[in-house]
Amino acid sequence: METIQAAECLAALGHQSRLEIFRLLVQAGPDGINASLIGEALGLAPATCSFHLAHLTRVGLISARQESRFIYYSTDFAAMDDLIAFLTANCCHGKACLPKTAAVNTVAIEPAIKH
Amino acid sequence: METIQAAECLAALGHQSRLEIFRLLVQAGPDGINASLIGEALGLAPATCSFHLAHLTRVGLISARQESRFIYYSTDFAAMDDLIAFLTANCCHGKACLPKTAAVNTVAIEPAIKH
DNA sequence: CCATCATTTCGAGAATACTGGAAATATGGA
DNA sequence: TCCATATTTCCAGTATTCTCGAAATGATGG
Repeated sequence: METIQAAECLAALGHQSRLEIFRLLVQAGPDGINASLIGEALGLAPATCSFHLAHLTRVGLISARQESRFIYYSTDFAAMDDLIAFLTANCCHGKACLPKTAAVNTVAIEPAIKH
Repeated sequence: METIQAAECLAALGHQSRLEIFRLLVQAGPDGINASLIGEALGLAPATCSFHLAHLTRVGLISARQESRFIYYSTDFAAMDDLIAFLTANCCHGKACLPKTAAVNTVAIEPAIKH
């Protein structure tokens, strides 16, 4: 991953609403959730929510899938892996200086919204 | 680490110049390098460089240490660990979905600038 | 103290990002 | 076809961020 691309992803996540959207989508899992539910869950106006979803989509961190009348958004886990790998490799001295990260367990996260 | 704090760190790194500064400081190691050298290495005007260094300092990703007439900046590795741990825990399903990150080796990075 | 150099602060202009109402588009069901 | 609903696009106002010259501050050695 290039530096410019990494900076764009980081900037995309560097906004509270977008970071919350992203976390919500992680919790939702691969099926994702639709735009209305996201906006409702986070208290965002439809236009604002759409704006942030477009931003996250543009940098490749999430993707959209149309199903019936709804558009389901879900995280692109590979993109997140790329980003975290970039940070680990370039913004650190490798895994050796990440004790807290190493302590993170692989846990099943409960979905915040049933759908 | 709180969501707001994480968003601030991500936003700080989400700017090309600041991300480059951060990477340079990672390469420089714990001793750090002074402001002039950073600006010179990245082609930033002193005032601009100072602005970005202040931003990174404010969110806690780097710290400053005065030595003689110079101010040496260096990365706060613990802060970066916190951030990557946050991303791994909250923006992912834990380490299990990070194959590329797992493949990152712990390597000795050559300093970009001798000092 | 004084001259010098490193760095920051100030200030202002330019660019970019954020927000949300209103209108447009798209989809599916009656 | 027509209506209801989901979502986006358009638009404009507001706010924030970025950049950097110039001036101010701080540190040092003489």
